[in-house]
Amino acid sequence: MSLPHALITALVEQPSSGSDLASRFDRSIGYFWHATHQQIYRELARMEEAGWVESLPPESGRGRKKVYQVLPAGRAELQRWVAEDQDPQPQRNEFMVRLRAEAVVGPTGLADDIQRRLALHREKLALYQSIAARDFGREGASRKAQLQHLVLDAGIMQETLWIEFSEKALKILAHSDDPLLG
Amino acid sequence: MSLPHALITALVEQPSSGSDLASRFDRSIGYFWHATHQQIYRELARMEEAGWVESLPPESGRGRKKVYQVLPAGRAELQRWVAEDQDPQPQRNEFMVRLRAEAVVGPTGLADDIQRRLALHREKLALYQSIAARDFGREGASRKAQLQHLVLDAGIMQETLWIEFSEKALKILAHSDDPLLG
DNA sequence: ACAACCATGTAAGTAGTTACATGATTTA
DNA sequence: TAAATCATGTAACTACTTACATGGTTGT
Repeated sequence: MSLPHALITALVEQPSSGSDLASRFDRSIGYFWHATHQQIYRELARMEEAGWVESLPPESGRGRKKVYQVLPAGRAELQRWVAEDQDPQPQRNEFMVRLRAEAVVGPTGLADDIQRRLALHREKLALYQSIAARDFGREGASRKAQLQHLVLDAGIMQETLWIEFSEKALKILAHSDDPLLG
Repeated sequence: MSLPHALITALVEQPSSGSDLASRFDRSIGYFWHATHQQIYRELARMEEAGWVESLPPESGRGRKKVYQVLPAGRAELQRWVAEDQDPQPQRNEFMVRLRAEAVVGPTGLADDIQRRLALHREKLALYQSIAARDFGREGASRKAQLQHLVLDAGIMQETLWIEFSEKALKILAHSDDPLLG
């Protein structure tokens, strides 16, 4: 289970409140592990209960924000989890289910939606590339920076894949749905 | 939500029992939408309740297998769902969370586990490629066959991506964890 | 002071996972 | 006929989603 460990990681990098985490999640880690604010608040409460994190008393935050920081037990748990072997998890991809369904009950007007999705993937790719250029442009980075760059790179590779895949799909649809062609 | 639609798709292709579906899911559609047998039985019961599928009376199956087939309402629902626009869903990838965690609490001995995962990805790629060669070798296939091939192709592209990514990760770890180098 | 927004949270429901149960069929 | 396996299921739990609530802060 990844959410608590993703949160501890974010908190080790920078003690934060729930809402801070929610907005940081929509960048960085959130590219590979999305979470809503409700999940985040609940998980923070659980982890505080478990003694993995503590919230600084609100008076030190001088407002209503509750800033959490990682306790030794939380860091130890993160280290334990990181050292565990994991198998690659089965991927879930709703669009593949839809493609297979379309193959048996189609044709519907799939191409338009693929075009729309293609534009979204191109946007996301451009975003990732601009982040890479901004944050990881230089040479001789630290081990930590290299690994963080690697994760971003996975995002770039994924988006590139879906762009390539969408184009392949459009080509097939253009040919097979055109009454003049095969 | 994809599971019921994945099941209807499989049942349109071939009326089946729950256990048949479970084993077919571990091939084909299951590459992109995994489900346990418990989920499948529950979902079949729900869909029968909803009038989307019906089970042939067990005497016609002459055993304990309950064979389900799709009713018009089920096919209509599948067509409705297929025609809907979907945004690309946020990807969840536990390994990326782990990499980012390792960046802040590492180094641990990540490389061994990546090697192990790499071997699994190579196996899966070989499997997909053999299926592609067996089922989709010929030219001039139907629209349906082309789309089914496309889905398999997505699997091949994904596995290829993770192989490439794993190799990239190993290269970084080999350099940054070697005390003689950077 | 009133409206808009921000940060935190509760509640209810759905999807997915893990562990176990039961009877029927095949195999040793 | 006993053991192993198969097909179908139940139960309990965890993760995630969606809708709503509350009180504090900021802007006008």
